[in-house]
Amino acid sequence: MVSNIDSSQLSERSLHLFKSLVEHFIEDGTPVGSRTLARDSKLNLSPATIRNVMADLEELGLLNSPHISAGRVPTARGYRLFVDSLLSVDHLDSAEVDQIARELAPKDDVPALMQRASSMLSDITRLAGVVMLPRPEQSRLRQIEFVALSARRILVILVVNEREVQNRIINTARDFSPAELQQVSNYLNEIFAGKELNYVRATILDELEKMKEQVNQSMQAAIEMAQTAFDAEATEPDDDLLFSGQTNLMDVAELADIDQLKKLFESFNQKRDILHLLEQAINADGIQIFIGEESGYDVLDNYSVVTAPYEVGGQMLGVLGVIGPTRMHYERVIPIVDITARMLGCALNTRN
Amino acid sequence: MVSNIDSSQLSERSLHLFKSLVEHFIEDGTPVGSRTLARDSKLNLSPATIRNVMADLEELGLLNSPHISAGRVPTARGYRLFVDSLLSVDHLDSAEVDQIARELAPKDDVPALMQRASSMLSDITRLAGVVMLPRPEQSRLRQIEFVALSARRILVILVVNEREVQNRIINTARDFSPAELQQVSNYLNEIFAGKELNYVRATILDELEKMKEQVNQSMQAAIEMAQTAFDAEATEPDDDLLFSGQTNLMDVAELADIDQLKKLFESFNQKRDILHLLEQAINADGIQIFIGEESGYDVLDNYSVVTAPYEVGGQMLGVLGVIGPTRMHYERVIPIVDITARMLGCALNTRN
DNA sequence: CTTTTGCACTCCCCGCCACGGGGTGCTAAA
DNA sequence: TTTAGCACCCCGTGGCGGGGAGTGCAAAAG
Repeated sequence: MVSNIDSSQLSERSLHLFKSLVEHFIEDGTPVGSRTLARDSKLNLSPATIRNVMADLEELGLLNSPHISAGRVPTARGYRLFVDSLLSVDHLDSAEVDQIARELAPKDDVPALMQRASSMLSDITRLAGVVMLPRPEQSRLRQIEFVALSARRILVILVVNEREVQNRIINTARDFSPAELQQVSNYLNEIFAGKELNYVRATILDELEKMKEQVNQSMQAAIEMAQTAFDAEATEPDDDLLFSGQTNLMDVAELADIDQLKKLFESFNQKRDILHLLEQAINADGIQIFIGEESGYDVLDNYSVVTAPYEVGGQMLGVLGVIGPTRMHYERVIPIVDITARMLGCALNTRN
Repeated sequence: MVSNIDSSQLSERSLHLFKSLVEHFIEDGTPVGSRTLARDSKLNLSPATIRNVMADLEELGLLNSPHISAGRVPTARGYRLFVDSLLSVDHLDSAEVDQIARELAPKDDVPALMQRASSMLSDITRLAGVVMLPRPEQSRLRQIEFVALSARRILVILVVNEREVQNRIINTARDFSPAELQQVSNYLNEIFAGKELNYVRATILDELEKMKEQVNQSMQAAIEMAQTAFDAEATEPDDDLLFSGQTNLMDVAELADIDQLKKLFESFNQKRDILHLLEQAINADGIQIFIGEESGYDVLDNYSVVTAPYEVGGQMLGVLGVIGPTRMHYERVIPIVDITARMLGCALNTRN
């Protein structure tokens, strides 16, 4: 990739003009020409001068013109420079902050909280919101319980991370009495409570081998059962992304080409690409922005993604963000995503 | 509403022409004129004759022309006549039936099965699929269990209808020991197991009053706790509709007006309207079709909904269906929806 | 050397018009 | 009752022309 432009490589004046051009374009969505720029930017320059500057900026790959004689439009690289060096971030008024805080009050279970975070992001930005659920690697098993549905069908309940509950139903090879189940769950809780799920999964195989002879029948059954339960879990790590507000993208005028939008929506459904993208952002400290083609996924060619990881106790749990047209109001979106991530972290932290 | 047209009110010939017109339009999506109809329908008639017939049909409200001199297009009423009296339903080849059967194999829990049903409907029809989850009124409580998360936070597990599990976390006013919880759940199971959820909900209030003095402290606590649990449930009857394949609707050409599509997608998100519509269909015996404006919801103006209730043991559980443009291939969609509903019923029936 | 002015040029967009195609309704003839 | 003929309609397309917004370049001005 060609190296990005550093703001120090450009004159004060060029930067100023570039900045107003981008701002103007974000507002209007129409290519902006030298005349309008001459009018709008407070510098008293003639259109001709501005034309020269714009020619330079185009040379550098920050702008281009859709047609030889239309105005200029920022390139992805241009936006990059803009958000990295030129952007002055809004600060949210306290009403908005309050709203976010209210929405993220830790009143119910984790998935619902996440869902609210996502729809709040989309409501407030009028773009699409996305939240990546806490990675299973960071999950600790808190408790495991078994409930007999019938003799050979057993409901396994995993309580993870204090607030999260997972169920699966397994069929066992032989009958278990309720007392036996109780015993098994006691045993498993004793060994595994507080451990990471991954560790648990990994350990179970070993345990199974090691203990095969030395423990009694029923403990062995416990291990086998746990194994089945966790196997079932591994095959179903599916809904770890929550989207909302996709329809907001439908009235972003310049993306009226329904085909591209369709591809985007489909990739929301697949989740794969977006998930990969968000994974790249989990270790960034704070806001990370993917602009247009930068992301490497061509469904996102005319879109930008603004992300921030959320954490509790210094531990990165996941990522959330907003997806919208490259031409979005970064100065507003960035602080919103930022503060949402922080507050989500807080909400996850307060466990009563 | 004006009474619908009965096929006996029209001559054989008119019906034949009308039928080919509708078929032609479903194929092409362009208004069809007398010439093409003269060519395509095997009757050896001149365009002029056909024009007369078409004028009659227009009079009856079965056709109309988008502009004074374009071809004719079926109205909602026209489609109604078409599907009610004229349509010859395809029968699916066995490969397709097999595919449906395979997808609906009862391998995991109810929500996942429903999800598969929905996406299968959309995949196979290339339209949007929707499945309404079993109505809570028809749900029977099978088992209720409590798991202590901490002294005052309790996980309530409701097992409903053999395969379905619901969790909620409640905060209690005082501490409960595990033994106490066990006792409580035993008590509740004894009273309520096998009863309808609605009945349970309704009874709990009464019980609470009646028993207030005569039973001991802990039983009273049981009732209180159950009440909290069911209250929490009542407030969250939210995701009882599963959509899929919405994006399929994005390449139905004539619905390219993104605005209408946006409204439709939004009503998928609200769920309210679609839910009401499906509720109307739950007591139909078999396929029910809502065509265009018939539905009464104007987001659905250019769409049709083909639904079928699914049942197990004569008991209607819910509804599933397909949403697409009025101009859809009913002859294919109808049998697909039909058989899917039947097989879903079977799948729900086989409980091991 | 930088900025501005002036000028020729380019391209898009819009309105206009003409026209061909696929329709229609009506009337008169078969 | 069906058909042929005719006048008419209206949409979509394509060509044309002018206006607008913008460009680049060269030469003049600061």
